[in-house]
Amino acid sequence: MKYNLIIVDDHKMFLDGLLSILNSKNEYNILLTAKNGTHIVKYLEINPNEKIDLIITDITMPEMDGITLNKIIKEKNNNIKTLVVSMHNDPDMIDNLIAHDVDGYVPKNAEKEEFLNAIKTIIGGDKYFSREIKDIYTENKFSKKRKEQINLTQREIDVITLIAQEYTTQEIAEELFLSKHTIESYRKNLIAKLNVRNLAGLTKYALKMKYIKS
Amino acid sequence: MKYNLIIVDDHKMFLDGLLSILNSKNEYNILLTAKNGTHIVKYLEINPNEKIDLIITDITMPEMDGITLNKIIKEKNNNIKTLVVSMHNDPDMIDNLIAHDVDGYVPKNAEKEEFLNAIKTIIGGDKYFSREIKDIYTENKFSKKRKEQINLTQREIDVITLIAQEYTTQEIAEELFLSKHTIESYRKNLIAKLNVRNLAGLTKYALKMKYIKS
DNA sequence: TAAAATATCCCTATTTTCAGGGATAAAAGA
DNA sequence: TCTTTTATCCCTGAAAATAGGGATATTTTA
Repeated sequence: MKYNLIIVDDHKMFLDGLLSILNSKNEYNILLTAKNGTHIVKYLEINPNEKIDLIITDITMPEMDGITLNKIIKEKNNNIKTLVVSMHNDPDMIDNLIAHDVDGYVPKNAEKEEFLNAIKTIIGGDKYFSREIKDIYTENKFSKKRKEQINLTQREIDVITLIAQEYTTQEIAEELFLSKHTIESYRKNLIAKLNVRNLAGLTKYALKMKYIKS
Repeated sequence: MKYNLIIVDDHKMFLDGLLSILNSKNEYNILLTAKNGTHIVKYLEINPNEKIDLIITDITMPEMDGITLNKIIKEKNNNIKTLVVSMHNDPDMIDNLIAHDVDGYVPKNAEKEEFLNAIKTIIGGDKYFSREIKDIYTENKFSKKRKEQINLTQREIDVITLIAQEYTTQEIAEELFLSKHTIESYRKNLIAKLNVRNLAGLTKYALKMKYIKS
């Protein structure tokens, strides 16, 4: 009795690499591979009763991202385990994944042994998160800097977004119909809140949080 | 007589995928694989006379990025061809790569046939850029918004990198052992050259060009 | 309902950035 | 060889950002 796996990833080479190591073991049966989540969703709808043990998915993919896909999978059939594989390891994103109840996360630059280990662990009913990911997560949770849980208000987001778009304080004030003093206060608070030194830091934060496009 | 290849990529699975398809052809001999550029640089220094036909490299890697690596390779031995493989496809970055005289570029989500085709083409003496990359490039070149070819000097890159790392002009001057007036000139020139308005614009550019991380 | 957070505004003083001029020597390219 | 680019430095003045210190009204939340 083999375990049934589905793999979703738009990187062909990665897919091939993964397939070759999974095929070298004979306990895994690859039901399906796909370039994006929409195919998988359709497959699940057409085959609602098929036994699927694990879906391995990337995060950044065309058409449907891995987080949305994961959500849909868990809604449709909570018995299906999910392993996320990605090159992103932003603490907030890891938070997000855990909140979405994924069963594991392995960075794409992991060794193949780790992939096999992760798959085995998850199918066995446990969760698997790479050492690296755990470290980032706990570091983030327990670091002093993080204690002031960063939550920007909508207004703060408005301001930092315009800052990152190269508006001056005066221009932002005009754009938002506020006093320039108000914007100065926001800038000041943002610098303190985000623990950065200047505009460059604010800009980087805005980019990281995707308030603005590249 | 086989062709000698070197592959630099920190994604193990990708590396494995690539190795397996290259090994299935018997005209390629993989001299070396590495997780980052520094190993390759050392290898080239130790073996200056070895015949190396092609180095395949990622862009974002720990320790040394692919663009810097490419530059060093071409300086050391201009006979070595380089194929860049990446998931990034920003027009300015493509420009940057072409300016650095890489011999080809293939996105990481390409089919394996395309990789083989690219390798063959480049070793044959031609350049190979994916359709997708060419489209982005020409679209960019011929679009109304098209900017003049931007080429930063190493010093300019030094300065913009530190700016994006939240250093003030004074601090950059100290870091680079230059007058603060010099740094002011650089900042001014950078703003004019890159057609941005302020530090935020410079920071975004530095990020886009991957002079700094995240 | 009381406390906390949010949104708004104001002030002073200092530092930094930005825009606009320059200059000179060395290196690279035509 | 001549021209252009690069790297370095200088100056002024205005604008903007940064670092402090505040205040007040409203909204949320505990």
